[in-house]
Amino acid sequence: MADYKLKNVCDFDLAQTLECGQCFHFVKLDEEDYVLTAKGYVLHVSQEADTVTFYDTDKDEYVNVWKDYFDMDRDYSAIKKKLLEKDDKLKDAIESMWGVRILNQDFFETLISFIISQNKQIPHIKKIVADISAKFGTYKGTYGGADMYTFPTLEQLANASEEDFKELKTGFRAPYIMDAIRRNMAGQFDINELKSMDYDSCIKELMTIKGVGEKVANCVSLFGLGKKEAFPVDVWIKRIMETMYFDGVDTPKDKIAAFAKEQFGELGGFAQQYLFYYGKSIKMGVK
DNA sequence: CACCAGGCGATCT
DNA sequence: AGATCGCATGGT
Repeated sequence: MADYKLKNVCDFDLAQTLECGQCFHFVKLDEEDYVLTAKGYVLHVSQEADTVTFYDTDKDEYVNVWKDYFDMDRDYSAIKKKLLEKDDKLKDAIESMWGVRILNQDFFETLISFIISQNKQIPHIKKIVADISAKFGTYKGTYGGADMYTFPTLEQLANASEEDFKELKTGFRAPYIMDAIRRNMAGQFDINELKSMDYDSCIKELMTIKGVGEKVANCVSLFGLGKKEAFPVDVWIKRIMETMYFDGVDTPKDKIAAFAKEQFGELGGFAQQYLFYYGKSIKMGVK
């Protein structure tokens, strides 16, 4: 199959978009050159200036899968402009992380991945997601020495047990993962229904899953259900927001979330991701 | 050795 | 409501 080249791309940087912490299932082959899996597909993709190359990809696959995944139809210039008009404190974060787009990821993979993420560092999360995929998912090829497997479907996890996940080093999260799998298998979560639900109801619904609290529910809503007003408050965002908006004073997470809602409104998710990636890159607020 | 990691649930007051 | 702890595992 031929390669598909997307030209004149703006407000998009492949490395920033993948490395900003919103997704875990990819391997870096070289600078601006990655292989990733999502939605049951594998993709080798690279970028040079404003041209993005989707290897062995036809136009239909780009249009039907990757265009939405990379959120290419959204006007990020307008988003940045609105955010900066409202709050010029975001200037450094937006200028530094100008090429981040919020990926539209698969709900189930996002749910399991962020349940795993609690009290873990990103490299560990990536390893566990890759290991779960290697054990239960579908082999899609080897790229630069990395065997790539899709994240398992519910069907592929039909016989998975808590023991399996403990062997995969998920520790105390294993029962949480099982609860999420069982409840999805029981058909308790209709993705279209969750997507059409208002933000507050959606968070509340997700939090009925064991191991899903405010933070994980917000990540799943933002990255897996398209709710761009979600503003996940983790240890980094807490430090960053305290430094930028609370005079460095220790502030409860719910107060930070309430402030963010007031300040960024429906653009909360975009502000959060620029701030998270930028603040983390300069270790803002770390003693 | 201690302490922390894209937190959460249980158990206090 | 709000604060504190334990939790598996791996890294500094």
